[in-house]
Amino acid sequence: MDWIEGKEKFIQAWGSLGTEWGINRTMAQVHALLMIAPNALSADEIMGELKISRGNANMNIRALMDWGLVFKELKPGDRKEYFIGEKDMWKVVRQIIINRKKKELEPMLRILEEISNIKGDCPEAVTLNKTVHDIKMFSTKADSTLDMLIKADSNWFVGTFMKMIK
Amino acid sequence: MDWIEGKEKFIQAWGSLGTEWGINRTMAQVHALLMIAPNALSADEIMGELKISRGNANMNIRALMDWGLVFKELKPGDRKEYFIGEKDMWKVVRQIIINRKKKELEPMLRILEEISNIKGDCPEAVTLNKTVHDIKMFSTKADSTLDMLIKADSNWFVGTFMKMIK
DNA sequence: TGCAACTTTCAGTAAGTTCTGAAAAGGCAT
DNA sequence: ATGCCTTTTCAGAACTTACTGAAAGTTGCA
Repeated sequence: MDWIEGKEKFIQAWGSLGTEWGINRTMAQVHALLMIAPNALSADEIMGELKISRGNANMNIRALMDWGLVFKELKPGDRKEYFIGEKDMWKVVRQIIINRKKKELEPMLRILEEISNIKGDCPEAVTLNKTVHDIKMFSTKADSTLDMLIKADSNWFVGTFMKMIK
Repeated sequence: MDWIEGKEKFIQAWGSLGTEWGINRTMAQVHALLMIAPNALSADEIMGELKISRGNANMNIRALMDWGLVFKELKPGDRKEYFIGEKDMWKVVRQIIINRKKKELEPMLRILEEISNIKGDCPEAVTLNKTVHDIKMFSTKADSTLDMLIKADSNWFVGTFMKMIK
């Protein structure tokens, strides 16, 4: 497989994967393109490469910068902005964990807190209380596990943590 | 807060959370309803409680049974089918992990395998190869970590694993 | 200040997803 | 095998989300 074919497959794949996980297709494709680009690309190059409109490109590049996965790069003597993707895969993974945690886990914890302690001792109230309590326990655990992962560094993850797991 | 208000908030909340994570709103709501229902419910009761159509109820109940989160319960002398939600939260979590892994991680591993070993040594090919290799490493690790979690039992998770993490 | 190069915004449109409701199929008792 | 009750299917409608392209905004330079 030559690299042009590989590049296209990779962008395509990362795009549909993005859809599988609530991230939009274009955002994932722009990210894929920038991860495998050796140099920073301009908005126009991204538009051309992925055949998307200026507005779409702009919005998704901005979203990726919010996620901390893409950075602006200015070239002296050039008014265009260039964009470079984070290449260190551990940093990419961390940013993705951080953002998904924020989107998926934290809202849940907030709501569960609110629903704690339903009054009443009919079976309905008992089941509801137990369910809320159990979910709260698991999500708190998950939350701190992910926090730990976020704080850990790559070597620790690949080495110690994985070895422990065997 | 009384249990009726709690129930509504819970179903509502689990529904929007579902949306946050690529699971559809109704499926999440049906799941919420069945998790907190002390008894099995019929399709008609689910339709009434959530104000959804028969078709919609049927499709989502079926999807939940595929996910292993809801089970059919037949009552003697009654032709209706009743549905009961998995109440053991560790089992719920496991099933969710299993299904999300299947949907999110496994397709990625399959595609990465295909894109391994791009020929060429121009910077483009090198960056692409490195990226694919790094992603593969992380997703393989993630995959086996989740496998381990799936095999582990609840007590182990809550006890040993969490203690280690401190 | 005016102009050219570029970026951002956003209303309208397109694409994708989920839901409805009625019709078809299934299955049980007589 | 007929009628009744229940579940399943599916075409089209409703809703949700993402994209386009043109206009407005910003910036830096002469």
